[in-house]
Amino acid sequence: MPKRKTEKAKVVTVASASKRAGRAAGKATVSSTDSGNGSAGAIRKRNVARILKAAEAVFSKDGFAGASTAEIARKAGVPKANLHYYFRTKQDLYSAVLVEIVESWLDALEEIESDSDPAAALAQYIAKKMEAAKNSAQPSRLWAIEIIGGGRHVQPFLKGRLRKLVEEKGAIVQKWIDQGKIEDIDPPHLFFMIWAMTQTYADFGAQMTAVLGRRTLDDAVFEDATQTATRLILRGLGLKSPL
Amino acid sequence: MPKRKTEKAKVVTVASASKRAGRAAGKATVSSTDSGNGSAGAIRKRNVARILKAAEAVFSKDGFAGASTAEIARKAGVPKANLHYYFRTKQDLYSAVLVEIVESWLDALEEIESDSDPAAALAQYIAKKMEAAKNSAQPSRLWAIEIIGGGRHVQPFLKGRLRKLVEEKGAIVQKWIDQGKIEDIDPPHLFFMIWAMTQTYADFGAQMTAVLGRRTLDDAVFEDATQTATRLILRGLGLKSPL
DNA sequence: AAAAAACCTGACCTTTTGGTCAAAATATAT
DNA sequence: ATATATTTTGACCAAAAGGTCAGGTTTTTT
Repeated sequence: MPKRKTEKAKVVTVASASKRAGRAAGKATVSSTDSGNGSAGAIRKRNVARILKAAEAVFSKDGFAGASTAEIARKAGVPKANLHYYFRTKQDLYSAVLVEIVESWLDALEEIESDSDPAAALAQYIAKKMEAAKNSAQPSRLWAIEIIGGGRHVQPFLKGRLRKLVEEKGAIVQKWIDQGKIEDIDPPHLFFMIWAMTQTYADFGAQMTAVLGRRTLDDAVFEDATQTATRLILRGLGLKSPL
Repeated sequence: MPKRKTEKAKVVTVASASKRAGRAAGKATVSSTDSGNGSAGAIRKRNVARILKAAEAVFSKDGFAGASTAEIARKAGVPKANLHYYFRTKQDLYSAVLVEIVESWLDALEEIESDSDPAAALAQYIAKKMEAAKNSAQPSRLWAIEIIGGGRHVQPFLKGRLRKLVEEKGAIVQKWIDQGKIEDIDPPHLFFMIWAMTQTYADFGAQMTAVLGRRTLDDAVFEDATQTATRLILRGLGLKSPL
């Protein structure tokens, strides 16, 4: 690994990376339609997708340091050199994976929008997040590893879009409080708690299966989890649990 | 690294490792008092402690794969070869660190014992766990990384002592439910939620500081967190929050 | 059909890393 | 004091890892 003089890795953030892949820089946008399939850039799109998918899996296992480009390449079914053709460095690949996760991240929070009924909105949000924990356990774990490690690669996102979103949604919660619709609570902490209660079922699944004596966390467990979380939050806010 | 043929690491569990350090096996227990200081074995004890402390810090940063024995040795202030004198392999050292964490782990759960008042007991437990998240953030993060990675090294602990403990304490919670003292809830999930709500302040601290626009999570934040968690749980169970 | 662009890949290089070793230094027991 | 056990450490090794590169193949464009 030639370009690694000091310990300090140059920390490529999600903002700065993610373009400029391939020997030639980011392949000017496809002319005309660009429907995702078709002719130009099709090979690239397909291979990039395969590599990203493999990378997500491998990074999820042991984080950035634990993953090897060789293993990712093997899993993606391409020679290592080909992987490095699309993603110059391991860092670039890692950032690209995080970008994908981050994007899908925001949809969920966006959901709680509006001045709809607090109980319904919160229940909906919890259900969505729990669903994500079940169906996107791997990205969730990768995200967790990144944050536990300090979240260096996603710092701009955290301090930017996410923070702003939390402020927005927090304002809505505060309005509910002011209107006497829910009990008093610190809005950001409410979000932290909901995130924790849902993501724990992805991140700490291994601990739960062991404790519960199950081989996997099946749908029934997730239903119990959703119900438990919903009850605690809604009742905790002085609302009636819809059940 | 000579002894690494296949990818499959031999997974030394906490049960199997942790003794047999040093060139000569586990140094027969010190005769007489063994007060921790004194003459015989003093050097060993001191150095082992230093190395373990350094190892905990380094492993916490990037998990097993991300840590290097060289860095741990540097941080501990001993030559790398000396580290390998006390801990034959990186795995041994990792397991030893986990053992230490695991031991301190159980105390907290042990706390919720008894047929005392549910509200008081739970509030106490949450406070204790949150305190641990604040004061033992590093071990908490290391534990999280281990579990996210599948918890291979602590499998016996999870399926053994922890599972049994959860069963015991779960029975107490169930009794509370049966006696009509608290609302109906799935006991294991209640524990999962409490663990999640408290540990998230250690594991996801980086995300919170960014979102909150703070530089660190200070005492005030932890007070808010404790209050929020306590309220949600107690009210969620139909209890009066003690505030 | 020819030129240009994009893609593919085996071989290779350098740094890092976990681990070993043998000889020296220090501590402990007799 | 002498012998024995423990501790210390610089030098060294082989495997693995990230990354490069030149030359070949395929695809796209003109």
